[in-house]
Amino acid sequence: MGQRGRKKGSNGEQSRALLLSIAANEFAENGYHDTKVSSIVKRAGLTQPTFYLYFQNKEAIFQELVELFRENLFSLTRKSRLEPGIELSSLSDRITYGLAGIFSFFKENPDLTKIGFYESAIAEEMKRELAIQIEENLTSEVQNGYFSQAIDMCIFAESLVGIIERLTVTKLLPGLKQPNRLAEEIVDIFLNGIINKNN
Amino acid sequence: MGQRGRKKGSNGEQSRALLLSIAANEFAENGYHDTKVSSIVKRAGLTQPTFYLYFQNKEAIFQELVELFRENLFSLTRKSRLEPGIELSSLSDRITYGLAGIFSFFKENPDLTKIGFYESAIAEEMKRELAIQIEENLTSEVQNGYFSQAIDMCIFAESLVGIIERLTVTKLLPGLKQPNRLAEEIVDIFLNGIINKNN
Amino acid sequence: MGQRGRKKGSNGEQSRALLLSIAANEFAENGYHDTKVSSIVKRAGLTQPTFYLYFQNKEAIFQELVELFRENLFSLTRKSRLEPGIELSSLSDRITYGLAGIFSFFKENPDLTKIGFYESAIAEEMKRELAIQIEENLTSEVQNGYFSQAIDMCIFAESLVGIIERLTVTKLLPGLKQPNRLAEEIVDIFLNGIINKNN
Amino acid sequence: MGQRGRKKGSNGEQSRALLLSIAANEFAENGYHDTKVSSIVKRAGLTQPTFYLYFQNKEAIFQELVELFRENLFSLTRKSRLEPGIELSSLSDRITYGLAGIFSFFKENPDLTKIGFYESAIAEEMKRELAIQIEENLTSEVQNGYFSQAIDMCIFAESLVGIIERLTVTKLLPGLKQPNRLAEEIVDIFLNGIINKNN
DNA sequence: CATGAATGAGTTTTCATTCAT
DNA sequence: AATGAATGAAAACTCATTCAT
Repeated sequence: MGQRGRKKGSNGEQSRALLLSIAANEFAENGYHDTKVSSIVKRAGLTQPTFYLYFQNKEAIFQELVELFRENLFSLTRKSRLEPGIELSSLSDRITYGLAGIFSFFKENPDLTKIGFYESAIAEEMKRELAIQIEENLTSEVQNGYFSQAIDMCIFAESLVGIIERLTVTKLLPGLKQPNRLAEEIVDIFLNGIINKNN
Repeated sequence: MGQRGRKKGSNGEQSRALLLSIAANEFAENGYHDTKVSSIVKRAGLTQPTFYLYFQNKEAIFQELVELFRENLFSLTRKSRLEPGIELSSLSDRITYGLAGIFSFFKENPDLTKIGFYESAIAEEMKRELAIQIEENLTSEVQNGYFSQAIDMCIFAESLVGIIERLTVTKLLPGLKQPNRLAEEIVDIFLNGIINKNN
Repeated sequence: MGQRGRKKGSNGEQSRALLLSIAANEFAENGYHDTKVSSIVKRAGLTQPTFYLYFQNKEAIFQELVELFRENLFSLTRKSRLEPGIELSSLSDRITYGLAGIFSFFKENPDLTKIGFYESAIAEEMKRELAIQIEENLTSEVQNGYFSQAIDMCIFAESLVGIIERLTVTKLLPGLKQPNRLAEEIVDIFLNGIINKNN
Repeated sequence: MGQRGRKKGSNGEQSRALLLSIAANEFAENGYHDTKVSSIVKRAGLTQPTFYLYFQNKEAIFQELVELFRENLFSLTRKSRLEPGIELSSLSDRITYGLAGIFSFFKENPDLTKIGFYESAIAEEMKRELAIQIEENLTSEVQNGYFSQAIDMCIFAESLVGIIERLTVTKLLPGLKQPNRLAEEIVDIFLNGIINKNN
């Protein structure tokens, strides 16, 4: 019996994690206001006071989830910015790779993604941060002259974020497209435009 | 009897319209849940029972605003789809023109736009409808072979919606870009891609 | 029927006043914490939301009562300080009169008195203010040399407040002594001491 | 067996005493309702179940403190009542001595004093008991005719309690006056009155 | 002797909504 | 066309208290 270790349910961390994950799901499905603390704890098989044992209040658990999303997302984008001065062919690959990474993260954390990217008051801020990251990554990685003169990099970055956002909701999360494929298609459109140049 | 003859529709319609426009602003600024009926009527200089004289409930006035947005938006996109079989140069103009029309509408109706495009539970649905419209418009207007083979029109349309959405929030509504200019830049990026082909 | 006037219960001021007076009684009997908003409204034949129609919260109605007490009390003590430079015999009368005024007010407002003098967090402050008023009144009214050299007026004033406080609870509010009589006895003790000088 | 022999009463009694003294301080500072069991145990470096190991509940620990105050106080006042039939000069001294004793006890036990004399629902009762004690002491100690005829001993005793109470809060506990000095001043005022008889 | 984990029972507060006039 | 007054229903949150170990 000695080797059995801790009894299930007697572990506070477990309860906390359970609440956190259920809350993520509730917030993702119903939004902040329509998610009741009572529903979260009910699904967890716990009671309301227990909730307040682990989280200061409803706002706090929500913010914790938002923060989780932000940190994960930005650790991803930070990793993407490496080795400046890169060749044409591999740049396209690099962007694809970066996008695929983001999409994979979104796919694996759909609740967190919905919360941080679509539900929170700072979703806007989050997207703007992402756009800035993207802009910086591109600017630092890419040789001058690689992109068309006319391109306003800021507009471009924001557009890319818009595309990510939209395709995440419409294609990725419903399971219609895989992260890699989605990334490739975006890069294809974006780098080359949609006009058939052979025409 | 002459003295009884109120100007028809005068006061009632006025109050209703007032409530509607204040509500639009409140919903746009604070979202559905954080907008209180009490604040709406206070700003209107009216009382709560009066609110219920004109609207069945809070949900109803919100939906009315959403509907207003939807109708305006889709009357715009419907108008855009005309005269199939179009020349290269003017197609680009046509798309630009269509986008500029949408942006102009957004710019003139920022509250409605925020509600219909960013706040409502059916914002998603709204964007999907818009994407479908765009897809249809392009498909019907454009000669086969005009676009690259590889392009998934659905992906393209959704992407365009994402770009519209994002640039509306970050550039248009803050007044950083004018509708026409924004439309041009999008078309430029999208049709030609971002790579400098002269390189 | 026209002359009947307002129907009972349709008057908000009436409800507010009712709540205020019931609250005073509840606070006086049970103290702040053991007084529930629910009991107040129940006794008033109203519901909880109505309470919040008239008072911001439980704390606010309590403070309003405290303030009511304070204002009444200090308008009394301010009135007492008149016509400086006064003769021996009438000074004693003056003090008696002032005390009797305070006691009368306490007797007529027992709930308010209990709240402001015995229950509130600022009861201490209130008593200190009263002591200061008393000290000032005496100092300003009385010729030098009238009081014994040795008397520390501050100690004296605080003592008087202590006596007022205690006799209010033990004699006045239970109805064992009338305001006038109580005032006389205090003055008698205080001015002359308790030792029989004829002995 | 030698190794099992904990020092008797060592840890348990220590924890109990610690809780008791912290509780006294918390109750004194914040009052009964605003003192939380959780804060007491936190300050003690213990947990809530431990609290219930030593005290039946929150009410019980509070009552224990009240009782502690009561017993100490009344053992003091009982000691004061000795040797009836006493001379003029030494009576005054005796009263001064008794008061000084009380003040000393208060000064050395400020938390207990605040609880027993100012916080508890039975603070009233406590003061009344004290007044009775004082009345009895005086009545039994003093020759007939020593006090003025007019003096109602009950009023006098209550007044004295009021003075003690007030000066304890305003002068003694803040450290503005020492027990002995305070006692002397009270006796001086009380026995002789405040009027300058030489005037 | 002590605790990690949990809860029963309440309390304040809010808000959309309605009744009677 | 409008309102003064009121409420039903629910939500977040708190705290003393206990169980199992």
